[in-house]
Amino acid sequence: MPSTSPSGEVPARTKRADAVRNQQTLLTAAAEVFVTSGVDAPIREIAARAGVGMGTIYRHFPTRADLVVAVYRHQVEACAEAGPSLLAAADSPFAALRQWVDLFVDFLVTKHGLANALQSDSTGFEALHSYFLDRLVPVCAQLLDAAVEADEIRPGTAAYELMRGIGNLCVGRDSDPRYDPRRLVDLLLGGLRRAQPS
Amino acid sequence: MPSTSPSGEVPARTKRADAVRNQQTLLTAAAEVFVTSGVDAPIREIAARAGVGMGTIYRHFPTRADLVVAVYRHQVEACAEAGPSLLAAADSPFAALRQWVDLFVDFLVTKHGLANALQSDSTGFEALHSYFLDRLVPVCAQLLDAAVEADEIRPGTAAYELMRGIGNLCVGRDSDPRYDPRRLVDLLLGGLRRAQPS
DNA sequence: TTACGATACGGAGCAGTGTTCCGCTTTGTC
DNA sequence: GACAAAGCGGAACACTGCTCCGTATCGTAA
Repeated sequence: MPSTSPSGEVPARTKRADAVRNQQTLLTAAAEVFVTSGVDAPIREIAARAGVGMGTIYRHFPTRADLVVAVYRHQVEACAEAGPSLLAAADSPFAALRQWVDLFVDFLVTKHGLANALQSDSTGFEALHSYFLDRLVPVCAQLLDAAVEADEIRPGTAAYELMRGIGNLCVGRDSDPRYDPRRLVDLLLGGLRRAQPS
Repeated sequence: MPSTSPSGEVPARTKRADAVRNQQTLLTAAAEVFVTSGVDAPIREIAARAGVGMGTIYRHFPTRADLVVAVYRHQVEACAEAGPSLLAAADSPFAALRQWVDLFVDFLVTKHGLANALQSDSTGFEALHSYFLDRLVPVCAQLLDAAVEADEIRPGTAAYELMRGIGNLCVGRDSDPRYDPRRLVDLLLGGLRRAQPS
């Protein structure tokens, strides 16, 4: 029986373990599906990927917007945490930056989908956007600084500017095989590199 | 038999009268439905409103984008032509302006839907947008000038600025009953009026 | 005016998707 | 171990986009 708090307020029931697990599974599954099929991917596809029933999705995320927002937060967090660990694990700071940007581009699919999913709630969107900036700009800056420090790239590029540039490259990626944002992002990153000594 | 042109090029078959009629009917019906149900309205609804079968819509406008673009052009033209005639028919230039803006707001539904319908073709969108500006800014300017001339409104408001302001008021009108753009547009128009002599 | 082929029309039917609902399973607690 | 509550899965329903083809209509040439 759930313990009643002394103040008499409604007891916060502990969530069942399987529910928590499923929620996590769904978040990562949805993120993957968003990348391959866009944020408008059929619910069935996400459910299948996560290995759960559709009812489960609707219980955790009643509307598509709920799901997209949850994935968004999840991704921001994952991206933020990935920065330092990539830096520690990769061969070089620039390699870490490259890998991080790859994650970031995946994440942008969700971010851009968010605008559509939240059409009728622009204030909520603003809040999520500034959360995104506060959390990720410092991480990106750290990666850039490290690469500069290691003399792999030229100094003088701000994290915000780079992220915004990448973000802009990734708009309008709607099933047009002639436009592959990732190629251009790679070019952009190449442009950062310090000119090789001849 | 269709006459063959002297140059031997493929003869331009004269379109059947009912086909032409249906195309016109469809354009006006679609415009009306777009206003009430948005540009994502079911094809069935548009077909029903126009009193034609769905096959007819798909023959004239194979994709939704085709239909939206056609309605868009049709609306720009109608809006442009409505300016002078409203000015001639209305009680006063300001009344004409008000009626014209009402048409314009209807039209904006299509215009904003266009951005979604043409996601993968931003150059095509640019072209349609400048066509829109070239055609309508002068009409709006004429209405404004006339109202200034009649001493109904204060001078100093540019047509482009007014139109853009109205356009911005009309974004995000997605089934949120708390936000009615038309109310705000009316307020804006009220703001133009010359202060009544006390 | 009539007859005939080309053109256009209507809408039934198929396929895919969102959403609900309820019988069954798992979990936590006593 | 037993029981109630919480959670799960997926069949079933509703709605939509889109195709296809039998039928109706139009324009033309005799």
